[in-house]
Amino acid sequence: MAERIFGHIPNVFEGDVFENRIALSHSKVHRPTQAGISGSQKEGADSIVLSGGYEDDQDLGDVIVYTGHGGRDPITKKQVTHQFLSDKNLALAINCQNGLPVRVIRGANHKSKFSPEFGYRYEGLYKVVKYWRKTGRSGFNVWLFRLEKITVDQALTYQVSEDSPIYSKTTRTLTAQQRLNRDYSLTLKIKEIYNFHCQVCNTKIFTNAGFYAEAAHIKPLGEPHNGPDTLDNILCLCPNHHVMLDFGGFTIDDDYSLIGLEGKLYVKPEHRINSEFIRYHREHFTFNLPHASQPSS
DNA sequence: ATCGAACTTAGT
DNA sequence: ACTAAGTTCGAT
Repeated sequence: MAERIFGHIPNVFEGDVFENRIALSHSKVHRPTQAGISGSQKEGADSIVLSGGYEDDQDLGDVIVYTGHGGRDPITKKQVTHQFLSDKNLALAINCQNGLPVRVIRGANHKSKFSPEFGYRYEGLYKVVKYWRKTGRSGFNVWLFRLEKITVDQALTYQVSEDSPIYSKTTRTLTAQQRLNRDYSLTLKIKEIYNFHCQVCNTKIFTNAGFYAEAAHIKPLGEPHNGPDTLDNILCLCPNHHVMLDFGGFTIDDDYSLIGLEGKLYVKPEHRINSEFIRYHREHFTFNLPHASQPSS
């Protein structure tokens, strides 16, 4: 099975039109030949198609309210049972909780002023900002997903700093896409190692899309820190302790004792942390080393 | 490996 | 409008 690609497909640009679903599939922009959502509940959704047929859809251009799949009679196409937050719907929820972009394609059968005259047109990247359940026009439950277009400026942040202006747009798109996929696989890996438990407080957060945790870089990515995007620089944290780490609310000693918090960072044997990175954090993100950063209680 | 679901498509 | 053929993916 081919690897799922998040973000732009190299050599495919916004506005590109494909004759039919087979051509769209072969382009890798949206691989399924019929299904509206491409994705898995484990990895998330990489692309969706708007092609009419779901009566609760709303298309405002840069904002789309997209209906999840399921519950339709295969013959009449009418909603005949409830939809559930599972399968492809769960995939879109995963995008929302992890900030993954989804490619959007509008088909000619999708009746809105934004749909193409014919064929299927690639409309660029959107983020899933919210999802919820409601009683649809049919009277059955449907899941809805609010999508907001990722602007060009935002998309540029996917690109790596070593990218030079002399690189072609295609090269930069490729680099950005590869980076996105690599980042995401590391994110999945660190959460898998700790089974979504925070390494500081052991909290495991439960949501309607399963468990939630954050991958936190010890030495930050990007200029001027340029920490590496590797497992030995990443922790699995709850949102609170992620924020505290990023803003120096606590730091970590060489023996993993916490400074500024009680206790010790839990580190699994198979997870090697580079002590250079926690030293960097101690030296750059606390206001008074080594033990004066405790908040008063 | 197999199977079912899917915002298809062409043909009648 | 209806139907059957057909493809691909994702889960079992």
